[in-house]
Amino acid sequence: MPLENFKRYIQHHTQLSDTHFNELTRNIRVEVVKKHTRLLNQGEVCRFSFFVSKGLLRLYTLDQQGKEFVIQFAPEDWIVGDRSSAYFNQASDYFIDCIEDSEIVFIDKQLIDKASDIDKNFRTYFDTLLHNHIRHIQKRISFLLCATAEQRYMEFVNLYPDLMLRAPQWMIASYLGITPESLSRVRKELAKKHFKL
Amino acid sequence: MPLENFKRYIQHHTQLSDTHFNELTRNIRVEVVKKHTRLLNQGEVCRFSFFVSKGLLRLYTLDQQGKEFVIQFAPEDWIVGDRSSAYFNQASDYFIDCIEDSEIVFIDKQLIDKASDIDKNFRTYFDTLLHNHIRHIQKRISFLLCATAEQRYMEFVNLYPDLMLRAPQWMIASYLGITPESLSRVRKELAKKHFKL
DNA sequence: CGAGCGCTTGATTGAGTTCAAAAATCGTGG
DNA sequence: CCACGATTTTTGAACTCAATCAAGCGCTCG
Repeated sequence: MPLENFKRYIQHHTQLSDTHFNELTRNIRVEVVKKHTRLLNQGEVCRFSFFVSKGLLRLYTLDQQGKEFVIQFAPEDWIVGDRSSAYFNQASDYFIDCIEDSEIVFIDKQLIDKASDIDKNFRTYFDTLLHNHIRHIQKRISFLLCATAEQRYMEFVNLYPDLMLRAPQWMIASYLGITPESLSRVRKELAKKHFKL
Repeated sequence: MPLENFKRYIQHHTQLSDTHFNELTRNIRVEVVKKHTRLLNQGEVCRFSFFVSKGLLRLYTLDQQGKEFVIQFAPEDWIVGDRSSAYFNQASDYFIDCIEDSEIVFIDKQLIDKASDIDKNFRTYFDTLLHNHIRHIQKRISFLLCATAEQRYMEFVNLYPDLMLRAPQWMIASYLGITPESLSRVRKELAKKHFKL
């Protein structure tokens, strides 16, 4: 059943009953998407938040030279989207792609409003998500400002323990703001250190 | 009159009448603070958003070595605070200091609630502020990931046109994630270029 | 008026980049 | 299921941007 994970997730964070959940998601859009599928294009308005019930997404942007910069990864149970674009109804700066074959639940404003009417914890929870997101990206700014490549990598492993195995290294390098070559070397150095201990 | 700027600002963004504004701010906390005053300490819960009606604030953090990293500046008509700390009632990672003698209006949750009851545009406006903030810090991440010292400096000048003259250079360097020496050199290079044109 | 802070400048160092090429891994069609 | 081409990762060498260290200048404010 496609909504199993989404239901578990929602009921874990709100008090939505089975009945209400079923009613709410009767016409919800769920898609099984192949690797490399694009869910959001730069220049489009981002009308959805994407709940990842299976798989792995990335949110990234391009600079003037066409180089990719990964802003965020979203594995299972993460919700990703461009809230500013949605809120202001403006073109997004970002792309969202599938890194693995994934199963995605599309959450739009309407759904959140409907859900919030049923259970006001729902609105609260989405607010919490928003504030978590802010905390997270602020932390990221501090890290980009003050941490070395090695420190950033260790923080990354801490945040996304299994992603090192699921995402290609060049994407992770991009997230960390270093080249794939540098990441490769950082990993080599760390392996050396750990071997010695 | 101490609330003049705050009133102008609020009425520019909401439909609050004079009467309502006066009622709302009858007991509001406004402080005239000297340069170097600290408005928020790392480890404290941030209970206020600070509206700068005059002066200049900075929000910054320290790394393990005690080095400062400026996350944000707030000149006149900006509102600054640590929303995550306020929202989650958690210790803040940040300090907020006055860079100049300033006049600060203290905005707490209660005030926003009261104001939102009077005029629901108020809540909307604070939501807009929040989303603007998110957009801004996401943009900042992109920039830290992909721009050189020179590009970052030019972006900074664009965002805060007059701050180059008001804030010490070493703080701006900290905001840009470079050393004061590097900033000095970047500026020299840029001056050279402009002179040649 | 002097001590200290902030800015500049120079010399040196170093972390990370770039370029190049080899090695490993992945994925797709036969 | 294998093989071949493409992509990804690793490694090496040279290079670059910005950091660090150090010295000197100028301003301000106590």
